[in-house]
Amino acid sequence: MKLGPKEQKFIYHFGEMGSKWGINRTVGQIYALLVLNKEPLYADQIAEALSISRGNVSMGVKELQSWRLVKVHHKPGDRKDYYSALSDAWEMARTIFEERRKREIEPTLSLLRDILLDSGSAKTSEQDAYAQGRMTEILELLELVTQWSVDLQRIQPDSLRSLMKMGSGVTKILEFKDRAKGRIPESK
Amino acid sequence: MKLGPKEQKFIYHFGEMGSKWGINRTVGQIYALLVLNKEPLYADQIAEALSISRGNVSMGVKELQSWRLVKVHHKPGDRKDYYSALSDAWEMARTIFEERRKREIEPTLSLLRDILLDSGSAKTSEQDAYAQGRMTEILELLELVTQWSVDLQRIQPDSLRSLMKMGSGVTKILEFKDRAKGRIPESK
DNA sequence: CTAAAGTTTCAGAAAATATTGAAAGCTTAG
DNA sequence: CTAAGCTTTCAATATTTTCTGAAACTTTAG
Repeated sequence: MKLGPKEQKFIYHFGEMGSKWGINRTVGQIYALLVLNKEPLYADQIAEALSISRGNVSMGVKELQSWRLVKVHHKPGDRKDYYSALSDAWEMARTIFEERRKREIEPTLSLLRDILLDSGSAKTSEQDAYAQGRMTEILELLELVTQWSVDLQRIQPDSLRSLMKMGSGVTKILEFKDRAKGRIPESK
Repeated sequence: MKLGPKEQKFIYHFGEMGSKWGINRTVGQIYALLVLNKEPLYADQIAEALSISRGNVSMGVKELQSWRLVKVHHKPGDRKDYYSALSDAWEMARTIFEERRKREIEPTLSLLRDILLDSGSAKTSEQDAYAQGRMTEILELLELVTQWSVDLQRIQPDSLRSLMKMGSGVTKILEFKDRAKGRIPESK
């Protein structure tokens, strides 16, 4: 694994970002390395390229697999595990987006549902009522966002790309909807 | 600051989530506390409610201010700083989204632009070419996402809510667009 | 079955991060 | 101007997270 200066920079950067992204430095570096390599790599190559221990690679790869960002391959007549990253940027983004939703939003959603279930009790003070109001508001927003992101996942990358390119132009669709009040608009 | 069991739970949870969200436990707790309190709180109240040191509160609040999630108030004839959180869930979400984009995407964007600027050099191997291809692909995606998120920020919360409620129905707008262009209609 | 070639686990060491609390710094009423 | 009443800073300490490397484990060729 000989790395050019650009690859080095990219890998180093992903390491740095790792912490901000909630994964750790090593995991970020391993991922970057795999993204840049067309050919799958096996554990020792990764360890060598990044100067980290064999055990650390094992941990990191496991973590990346739990994110569904890295897959294992086998070559006939070879017992090693070869690892590679998803190779399409859209698929990468989609996967990261989905996993983050699961890890960052879902737990809060469950908690809020739980807390607000027995909303009959304990609203003794004005304060309590306010607090529960805020929690309810947050719960509703998170539910909406979750549903939306599930919906977005269904859209084909190509359509998504066009949609994004439209930018805030999409609001025009809302105008149609409002104007039509139930009937389907015909003219563009 | 007497906290009910629900408030406790919520605050504790935000502390836990803090690490996953790239802020720390204390900062998460302070934020949760402020979100739930209608009235702004001053540093000592926060320290007491959460059993943390005065200095820690200062750090945490500063961090939250840098996220634009917390504001300071002053009461006439009172020298204390009173802190409060944004009180609208949509505004909260918008702010968090925007700040995260700045912290998590922008740096990578800059780096990739930098790296790929002198794309004339050093594509010696097949590997190098592949690596740079991947970087370019990622750069393009990030640019698109960034632009899109800037566009979304411009949309009014009300419109955004309607838009999200439509879910994958928005793709219909693409059909309009395509048809208008004289392309093959995509109707189901 | 055994040895070779690999992977995973995990306890301890190292590194990074968060927290405290005392001291230094501001700000303003008087 | 200065002292009271706050806030901020920061060095030391505590806590948490990450990393290593050796041992345990797994798989398969022969």
